[in-house]
Amino acid sequence: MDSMTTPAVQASRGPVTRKDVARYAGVSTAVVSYVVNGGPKKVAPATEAKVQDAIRVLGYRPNAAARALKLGSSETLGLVVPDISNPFFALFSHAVEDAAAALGYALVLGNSDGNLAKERRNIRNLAARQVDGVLLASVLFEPDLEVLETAEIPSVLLNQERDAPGFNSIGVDLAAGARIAVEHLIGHGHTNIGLAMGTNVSGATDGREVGWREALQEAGLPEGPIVYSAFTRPGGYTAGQRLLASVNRPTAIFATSDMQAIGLLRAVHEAGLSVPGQMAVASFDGSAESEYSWPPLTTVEQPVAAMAEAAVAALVGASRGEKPRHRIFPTTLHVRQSCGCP
Amino acid sequence: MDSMTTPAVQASRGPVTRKDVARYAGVSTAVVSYVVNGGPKKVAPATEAKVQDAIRVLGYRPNAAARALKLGSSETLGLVVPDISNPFFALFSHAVEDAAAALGYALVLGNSDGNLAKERRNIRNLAARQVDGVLLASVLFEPDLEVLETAEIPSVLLNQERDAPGFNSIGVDLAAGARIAVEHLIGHGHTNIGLAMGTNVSGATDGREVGWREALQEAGLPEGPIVYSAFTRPGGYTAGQRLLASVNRPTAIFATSDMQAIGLLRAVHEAGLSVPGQMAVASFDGSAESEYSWPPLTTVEQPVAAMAEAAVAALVGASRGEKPRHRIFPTTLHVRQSCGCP
DNA sequence: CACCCGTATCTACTCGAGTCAACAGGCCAG
DNA sequence: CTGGCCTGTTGACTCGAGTAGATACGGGTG
Repeated sequence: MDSMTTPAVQASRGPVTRKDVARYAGVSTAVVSYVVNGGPKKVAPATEAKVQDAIRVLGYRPNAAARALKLGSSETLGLVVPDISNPFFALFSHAVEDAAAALGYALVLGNSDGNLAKERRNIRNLAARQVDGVLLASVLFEPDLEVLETAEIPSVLLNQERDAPGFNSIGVDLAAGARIAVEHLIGHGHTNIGLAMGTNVSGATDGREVGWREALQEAGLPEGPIVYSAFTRPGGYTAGQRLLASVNRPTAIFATSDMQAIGLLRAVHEAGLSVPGQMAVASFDGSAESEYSWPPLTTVEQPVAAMAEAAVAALVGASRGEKPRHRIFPTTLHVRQSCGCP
Repeated sequence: MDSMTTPAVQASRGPVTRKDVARYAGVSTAVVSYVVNGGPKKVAPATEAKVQDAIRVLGYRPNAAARALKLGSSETLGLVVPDISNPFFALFSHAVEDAAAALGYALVLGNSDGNLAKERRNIRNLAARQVDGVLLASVLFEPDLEVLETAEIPSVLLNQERDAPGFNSIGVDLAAGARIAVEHLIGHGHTNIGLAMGTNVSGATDGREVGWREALQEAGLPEGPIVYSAFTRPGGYTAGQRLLASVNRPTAIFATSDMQAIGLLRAVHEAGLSVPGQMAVASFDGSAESEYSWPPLTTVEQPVAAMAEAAVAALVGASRGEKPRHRIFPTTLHVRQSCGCP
């Protein structure tokens, strides 16, 4: 009875190739190609029907490797991130996968684990696999472009503020984003605002630190205490402890990532202080986690989906000969309760 | 000066092929292959040196598509998850990527977004790309195996309790895990323990519900209220609101995922109740997020890394003809503060 | 000196799909 | 009735790498 509903599957041996379809449909292999790809030559409707039928009955699926070999494109993009289990990169990866899938591209993922050697290895690996482009969220503020250059693959640098000539890059305006967050905190009447700054392998100064400083200067306020630590929950936790212990304890803190803020909240809670009453907090990223912390975090949201789309578009464009460009996206302040708003 | 440190790159046109290397080294293309792959025939040391030199100078990188076509294997694994931005799957993906990379495999990622059609499309896509195996975390408790079967690819079903004959599967003992968590809650003296149960596309009963019920029965306690909602933060949030509003409000709740628990915590905080004082909470997964919620969550930890390794090993084994098997991993209770422990 | 054998290398075919030049057949104009 | 043209179809070559089978070479033995 089952055999009546499902077409007889040619279980025989090995995968079905174009040749099998051609034989079954009584046509040449070229026609099968024309039908599958809708060109470049036209096929008579009756013939097309026969071929479609054969494809369905035999369960034919074109071999992507052969296709990639002939066309010189694997319809695949590579994404290298420091750590996919970081919610921000997870969100970003999802957006990239969506954007890539919409254009028929698959996504190969690589984690560099904050390790430069691993980042390089990943890139080389992707290059050997003939990916059509790679999206790189480097562990460095300023990535070493040499590997990318020698690999001769279209690429997009993510989260880069600096313009790297000859490369596509996508980033957000970190300084402006930090500024609106700090200004919002100032608007709540805070005069001593600390900074929990994330650190990176390279020593370059991050735009968020600049934005924090600018906002304070413009308001004529003194700089609050700064603590440098990792862009992680534990990093934020220790940063929080140190900030709370500092001689002039701030009444508000700007954290440079949501994860840091989450860790920071824990430190504040453990110290028995109320948020935002005794300690206001604002952070950066706009991840889903920030909405469900307690209290919910006021955070600077990055337009992740738009950035992912732009990154994929740049890659696809590059394979068509478009020239690289540098795009900076604006951020928006997402006001919740950790800052003091009701 | 730069040209002194880096070898003269044959920038000419197009990528370098085996033929170019052969010509440059003055040997045949076969020898180049033998050198690159270390076999299947031996090459004289002097010749090998010449070839290695040519490879370095020309920057030769074997074309993975051609290799995949000839060998029928792309050294690539596919991973299909409902949503990579779910911290649990993000963590899992990272572990899978690590395990795959260690064996020289690349990982292609696909999100199904809780959508069965998209899940199928992803699988078909991976099949066409000649991946050597796919890891599937289905949106269904009981996945439809048909797509996998017709695709004829080694596969591993993730998070499956049920044994699907002819398929590899990897899961945790959901019932046992839930039971230890609920037993722990009972140990704190709770007699009315609610359940925030996650739902799935299929209607099958989840082991966690079974475990919760078993623990209560064994202790001679009545069943607390159950609320069904999505396995997400918003899902946990609404579940929390409904549980708090139920006629016999529980004094403790077991949530079937960390994300639900996070949402639930928010609902409890908003209601002005203290955790664990007025409402104790325990959950399932053991994600990093659970450690930094307020209060930190007592949660049932899944051995993610071990499961990922086993899954990848099963796939690689399958391509060597090993027969499929079903593995269930044990969970461990990670005690923190949300249950009432100090 | 002819013969055999082992080693090193090369030639040529293969994988599956894309596509172009060549070709068959039908139709209409002259 | 023939020539030309348009439509549909086909055979054959190509992409780059793996490798079996053929071949060249050198050294030792009878």
